[in-house]
Amino acid sequence: MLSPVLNYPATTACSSCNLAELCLPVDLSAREMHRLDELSPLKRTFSRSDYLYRSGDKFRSLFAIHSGSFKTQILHEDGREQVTGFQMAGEIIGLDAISTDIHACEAVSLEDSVVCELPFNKLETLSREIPSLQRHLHKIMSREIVRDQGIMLLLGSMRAEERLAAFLLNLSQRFAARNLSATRFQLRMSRQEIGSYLGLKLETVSRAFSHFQEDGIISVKVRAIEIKDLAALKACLNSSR
Amino acid sequence: MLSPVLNYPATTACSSCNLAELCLPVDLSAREMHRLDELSPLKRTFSRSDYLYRSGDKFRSLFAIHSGSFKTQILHEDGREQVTGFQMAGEIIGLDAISTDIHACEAVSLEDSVVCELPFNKLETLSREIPSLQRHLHKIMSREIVRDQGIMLLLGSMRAEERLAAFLLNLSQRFAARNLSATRFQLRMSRQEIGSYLGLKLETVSRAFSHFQEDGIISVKVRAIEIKDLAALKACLNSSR
DNA sequence: AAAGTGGTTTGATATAAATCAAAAAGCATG
DNA sequence: CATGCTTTTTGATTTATATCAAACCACTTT
Repeated sequence: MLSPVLNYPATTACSSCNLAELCLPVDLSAREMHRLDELSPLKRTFSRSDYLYRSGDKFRSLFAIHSGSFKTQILHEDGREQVTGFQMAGEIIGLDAISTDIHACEAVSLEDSVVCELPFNKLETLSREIPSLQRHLHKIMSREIVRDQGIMLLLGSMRAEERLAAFLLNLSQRFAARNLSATRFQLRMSRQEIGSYLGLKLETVSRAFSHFQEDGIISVKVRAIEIKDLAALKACLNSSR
Repeated sequence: MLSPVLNYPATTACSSCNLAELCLPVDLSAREMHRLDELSPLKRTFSRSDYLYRSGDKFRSLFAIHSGSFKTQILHEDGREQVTGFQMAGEIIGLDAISTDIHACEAVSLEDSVVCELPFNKLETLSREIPSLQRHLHKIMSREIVRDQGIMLLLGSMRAEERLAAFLLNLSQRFAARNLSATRFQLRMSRQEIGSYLGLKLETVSRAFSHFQEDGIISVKVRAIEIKDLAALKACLNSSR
């Protein structure tokens, strides 16, 4: 028998997807809420390692992650790939494609995931009519720019263990924001994927995990992480070279 | 006697700033062009090392660089700084601040520069009324995201000489797009600033320049660059480890 | 022209992370 | 539950880049 997720219809009208709260948390009047229905977002489901979109695909929609998680990565001619982010529920994905109408990177599901598809031309039309939606869209795009620049700081000026500390603290914060434990969580990505994201080789990532564990800062059982000393982890970040 | 630039009024109505062509190259009807006047952008002038804005400043406006160039950088608590970009004429700066209404990074002039100030609330209002302006604004923001992700690839997976080659090729393209020479130009930034941008120490940048020169790929006289073998420089990029 | 200053180049050495390699641990499959 | 396959860990060694240090150069000030 197929797994529940595989049985789940691949595409359904997104009635249960609370757009206003989850995907687009904007304060709206009842009338504006009603206008949002015009987006008529579709829900789509994905299994681990399914592609949400590929580099080169025509851009039509942004995607709001309803549940599960994804990685985005860009491919270099010579086969090198760089993971540019890990996205989880409530986050919007696909913003890079607006600039050229072609997806610049690819998005791959890290587990069973559900996504709301938001047709971008409808989103633009609506955001001309609903200023708070317009503002929200701008903020989402700007937040992505700030996030990327934070990663540039990480890649450009941090040593291996600082990078991993920053990565774990970022995950911790994002889990906490979803009312999940900030100190115990499962990684959904491999050492190799973490390494690509952090500009390190997978062995270096593994060693950094081991070192944090030796120091009693975290407990690692492969992908099960427990942060035992949040303060110490934060202190790693400020220990410049 | 003061230099012409210092004599120039610090702030004037931007009548000569052809917004439609330079800052916001959008196809507009005559009526829409007229609406754009509502932006009434102000021109401001800057000398080398003047701040356009600082980290923590309240966000009010985007800035279109009319002439000259800037660097943007983020500051880490412990004093480390990361140059996140070098911007030149025609480019828009300040997008990071939209997310929080506070500037996340700071922008510093690298030479005598002139900037058009574009009040963001007016820009939002107008872009609700002029779809092509709205689309243009979205593309500008998305382009910044793509650019940043390209730098993540550079920082995360390229060796020192590849990074410098990518940097020089990027500058070359941008000069060419401005009808300036793609092969002979003056760097406006120091080795230290290039190093910060590329995640390298200044000595490493200097050595990479020297090495390219030894190989006859470029000629370097401190900040005067001549690219002698564009193909060879491009080939560097594909020589992965 | 001399002196001072900040940026750049070059050399010698140290070091963090990559690479190579093998063992160990997880996880799915028959 | 034995088998194979993938991921992770750990160890030994290499290497690219950082660090430290000094000389050099361009530019400004006097």
